[in-house]
Amino acid sequence: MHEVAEPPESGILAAAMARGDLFAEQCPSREILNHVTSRWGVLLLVALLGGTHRFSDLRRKVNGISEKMLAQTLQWLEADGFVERQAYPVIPPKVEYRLTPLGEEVGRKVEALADWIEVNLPAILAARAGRTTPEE
Amino acid sequence: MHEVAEPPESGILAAAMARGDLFAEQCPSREILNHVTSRWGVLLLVALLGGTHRFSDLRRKVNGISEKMLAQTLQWLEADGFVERQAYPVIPPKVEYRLTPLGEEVGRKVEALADWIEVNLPAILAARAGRTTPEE
DNA sequence: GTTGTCGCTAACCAAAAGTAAGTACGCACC
DNA sequence: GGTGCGTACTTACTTTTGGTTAGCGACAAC
Repeated sequence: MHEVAEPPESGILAAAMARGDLFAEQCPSREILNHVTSRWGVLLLVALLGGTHRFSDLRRKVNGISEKMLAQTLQWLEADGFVERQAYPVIPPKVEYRLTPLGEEVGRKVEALADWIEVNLPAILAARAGRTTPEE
Repeated sequence: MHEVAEPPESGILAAAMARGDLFAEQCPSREILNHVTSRWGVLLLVALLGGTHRFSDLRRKVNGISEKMLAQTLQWLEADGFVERQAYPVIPPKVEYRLTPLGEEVGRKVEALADWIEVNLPAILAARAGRTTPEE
């Protein structure tokens, strides 16, 4: 497997390697979480659960995303091993994105959360309406 | 209530009331999602699954959060009906935060995602290492 | 008095996201 | 043969947001 430097004085990093700890400030799991739960990351993962999509398909499906953020978020997810990119060297460019097995797993977790919010929106809006709303 | 027609462009708000649609740009569910999946929102929800906490308890538990972001994120979650705030008029101020039933539900969804990431961190880091930085 | 605790807030600043344009290439049209 | 379109981006620039730091008010301990 892979060797990782282990500080002798503590096992924090080693523990982080064995299993992430989101409450630890240094743990790389925080970065992964930020990618996955980023504004567009969630929506892209859910969209890609529906199967392979082209760049412009995703752009149309995920309403309101800019091309810049679409490209960037896809690159994050690709780097984390959640998304696979396949480019065809044709002349109107064609690139396909699909979830890896790992990506499908997070995708389902994220979808569960997204679904819950969609279903419970009325209850949430009701709770909101019932109090003073300090919004930002 | 009344049934909504299939074309998304005609009944966006009505559909959002019946059940949120995260792919719709205007849908308020997006805002909720952003609060819940915000950098600190996730960690606070998971932390509060462990029971009632005081402000400073949360500050200590969620490593790295600033007081401003702690207060702000708690206000978001409170406004969305996920967190309940109870202030005691004593003189070293004392404020307790706990999850509402609604908050406990999202909390569990979020926890499932967080757990998955913590458990699968090694696999993710391996996938990352495999494409970005080759090892020695 | 001076310091420390606690839950916040206002002022300020850096990072993220949005906007708009540019790039490369071929194709259809006029 | 120039104009414009469509694709998948990138780059430069602006705006929005997130985040850090400092401080407040009231009291308790030193």
